[in-house]
Amino acid sequence: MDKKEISKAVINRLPRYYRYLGDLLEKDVVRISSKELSKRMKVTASQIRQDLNNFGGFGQQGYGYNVEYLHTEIGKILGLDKQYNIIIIGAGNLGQALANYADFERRGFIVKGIFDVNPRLVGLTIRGIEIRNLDNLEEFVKMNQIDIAALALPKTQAPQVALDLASWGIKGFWNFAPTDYQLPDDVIVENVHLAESLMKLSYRLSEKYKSVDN
Amino acid sequence: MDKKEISKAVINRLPRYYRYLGDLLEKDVVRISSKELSKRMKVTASQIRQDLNNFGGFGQQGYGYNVEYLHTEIGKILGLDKQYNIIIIGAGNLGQALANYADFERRGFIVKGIFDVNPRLVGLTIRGIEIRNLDNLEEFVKMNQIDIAALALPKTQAPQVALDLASWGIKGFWNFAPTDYQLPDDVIVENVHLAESLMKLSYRLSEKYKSVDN
DNA sequence: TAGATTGTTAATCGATTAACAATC
DNA sequence: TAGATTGTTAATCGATTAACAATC
Repeated sequence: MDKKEISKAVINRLPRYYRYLGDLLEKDVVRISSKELSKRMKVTASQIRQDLNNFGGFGQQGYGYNVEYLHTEIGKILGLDKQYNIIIIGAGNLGQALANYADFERRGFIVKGIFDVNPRLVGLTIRGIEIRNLDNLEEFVKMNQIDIAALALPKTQAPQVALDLASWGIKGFWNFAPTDYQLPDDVIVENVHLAESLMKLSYRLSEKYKSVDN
Repeated sequence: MDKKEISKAVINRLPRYYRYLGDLLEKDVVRISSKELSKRMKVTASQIRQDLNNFGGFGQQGYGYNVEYLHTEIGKILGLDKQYNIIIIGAGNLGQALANYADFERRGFIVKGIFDVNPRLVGLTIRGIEIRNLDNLEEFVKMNQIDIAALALPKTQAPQVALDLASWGIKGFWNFAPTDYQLPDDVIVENVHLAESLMKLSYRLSEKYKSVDN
């Protein structure tokens, strides 16, 4: 009954295809071949075709791919045709930045609540959404159908809050805290480790200066 | 003269090793075996040993690895023993969040300047750093030794600013704008694509609901 | 039809895991 | 010394690229 599992490498590339197709769509490009797309994206045409054929035949021999159709289909694959209710835990700078990122809303990710322990922040509103006390989190989660919790709080607090949220039924975590979690297998955690990203940059920069040539 | 190139997969894992070793260090753990570390990190012990041996023999047979030593060495590999001067382009929510992220400073990433086009923001200070007008960017970059530009500005403006910065000699880019760049080969770009990260999460969530089992 | 380009199989390349001799 | 664990080679696995028949 199971389709063959899609590899993580493929999934990682899908959002980038989606972005490029969106850009093409804005430029009113109607069709594109894997060859032309490969040139723009700097990947091989072969990889594009292989990737897409994990999900079905979206193209047409001799023609290529219809940009709008392919964009829509990849959107569906990515689950962007659905809506997701999000809560943001931690109303510090990063939490606020996430709350203010209106673009997410456009893609169907709706910020339902923002929580913090800091009494100075509680009661303030961001884009019309009130910052609530973390004490009210359990009640809020149980009263609302929340799909995703964005964790933008210190790593000291993050693991316990995540554990609580999981026990209250939240299945999706968008994690910004520099820590990993011990959560049930059916819970999905997507990590954004900013510090690790910056370290990768510093690695590559320092490598560069190490080498004599270049 | 060149050492064999380190694969990207290995580099991607180094910051995570570094984080785990830092955590162990805080807990005053003196030594750790690849087996024990593999259990905590949920990777194979074999992979840990292979990864580390790209850079040298940091362990000792029968003993394992000295946590502090390994932490320091991986830090050096990642270039964290050096200082980097950063400028942040875009003082919106995300730019401000980055500017306020004091933790970077602790790791040797020094925020030297913040720039924006918005006259309402220009003149304000974040952690003692004045937000400057983007018009002054060229002069500032030429007067200061800047290693990294964090791009936290709209994708409409990002490519041109990046091109300018590269022409003024900036080699490292930490990119938060949802776009790719056409920059000289010796320029290094590390991307943080938040929207793409969120799409990966929605993919996995919607996959989950698709499957009957689970 | 002729040309273009996909979908897909086969070949290659690279990364991960297993195994074990070396050695602390 | 005996036990533990690394460093490293070999085996396996998976992902990418190349090639080409199918077909629009």
